[in-house]
Amino acid sequence: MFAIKKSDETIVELLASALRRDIAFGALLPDQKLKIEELRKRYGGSNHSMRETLRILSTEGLVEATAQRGFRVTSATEDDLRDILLVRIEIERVALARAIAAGDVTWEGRVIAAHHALRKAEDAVAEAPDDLTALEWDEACRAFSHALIEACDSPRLIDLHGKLFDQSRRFRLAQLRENTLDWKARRVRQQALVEAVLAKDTTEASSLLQEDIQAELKTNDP
Amino acid sequence: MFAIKKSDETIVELLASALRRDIAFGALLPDQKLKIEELRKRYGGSNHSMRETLRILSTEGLVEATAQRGFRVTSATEDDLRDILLVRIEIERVALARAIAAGDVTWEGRVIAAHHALRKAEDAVAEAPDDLTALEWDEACRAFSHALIEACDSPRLIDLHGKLFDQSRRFRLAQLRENTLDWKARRVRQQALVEAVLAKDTTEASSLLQEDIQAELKTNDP
DNA sequence: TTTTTCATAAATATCCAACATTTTTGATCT
DNA sequence: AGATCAAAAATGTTGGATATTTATGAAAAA
Repeated sequence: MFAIKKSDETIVELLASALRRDIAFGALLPDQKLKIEELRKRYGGSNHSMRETLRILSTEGLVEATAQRGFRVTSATEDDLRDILLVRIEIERVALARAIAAGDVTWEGRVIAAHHALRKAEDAVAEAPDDLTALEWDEACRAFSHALIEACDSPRLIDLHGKLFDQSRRFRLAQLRENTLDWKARRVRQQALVEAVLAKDTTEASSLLQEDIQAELKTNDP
Repeated sequence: MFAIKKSDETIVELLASALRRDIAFGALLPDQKLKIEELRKRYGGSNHSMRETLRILSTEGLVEATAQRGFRVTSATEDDLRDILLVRIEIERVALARAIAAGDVTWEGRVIAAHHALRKAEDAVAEAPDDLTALEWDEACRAFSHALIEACDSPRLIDLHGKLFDQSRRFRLAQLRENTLDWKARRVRQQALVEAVLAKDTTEASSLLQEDIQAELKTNDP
């Protein structure tokens, strides 16, 4: 419409990014009806581009499509989070085990680098949790998590990991806003995880990984 | 256009079914370029409907989309099959373990029923492997596999299972055409699997399940 | 002959405007 | 209050048109 199309990104991809962001931050709420016309007014694009965008987001599990009844933001109950994390744990455990078995020294380097970046990002967000730093923090989490498993030699495991991670983003950012994260514990855990990975201690790494993922659930402690 | 729209299926869904079928049977070959215009001539629908259909199929992993370069049928090398089966094994094992733990007697009933239907379907296809029976056989496999895990109480595991199963369909049907299936072994294995499930013997069931999935790989024995 | 360059053709991505169909809404009647 | 049904809204679909990008193939250069 009026936005300058830089690089080779397609309109639909731009729309998808915008919607993803707004879903992650809760500007578009869970279960909210997504009417094509309204979205067009807000984000631009033609009706088809918008429909296609919504199809893509439904691929990613952020939006749900019902025949003849349009689209809505995927609901986000605690059960949903539990389910996502359950699958994440299984996928990431398998992938991590394979990565440890197959990964070479350059992979180890990428893990260390991602861990380093994550620590910086956690420091930054713990101090000033504005939206931008929050996004950068989440991106660092994603990069670290991705680095851990990227040597697993299974495109589908990697792809799944990414999708599941993105699905849990909303919850993670909410947790950040509510300030229920234990930064100290995270740091210790992640440090131990990296050490276990470098020591090729699969069982230890696996259980630390599970702990780290499970920690995303403890939003309300009694 | 001229096709009668029965029930509440949407055009895009009809197109998607047709394309799914043709991909499964190899009428649309792996890596084949999918040009919108050509597809429209063959299947009908407008350019937008066709694009949306292709987006949906790319959701399901049957088609791949590349920005500015359109769509093509997902490639189907032996590595792809291996990768799909690897993930299937992990997902189904977890789901089956959970189903055994959580399933009640009505679930057991559904497993037995699905197993019974599968046996019939295997008999039928072993005798007369035409396209229709082949599809019915595959559908019975899917129903059986689905029944085994449906009590796992995780919508995402169930959803993933379905997608992965559909992705491996092409390979399964090819295996059927090439007649490299060991019907006897399948029957014994499936029988044992059901018995293990009913006996709530998770480890035994798990390893039989793995075997059964792995068997989809043995296309060319040396 | 091989490679490069460039115009041309093909295909993708997008938009607008309209129409058919389905779902939702709201007013009316019992 | 509950059922009925017409009007309004939203979805799904289409045709045609137009940028923009990618692929193609022929002429020019090395």
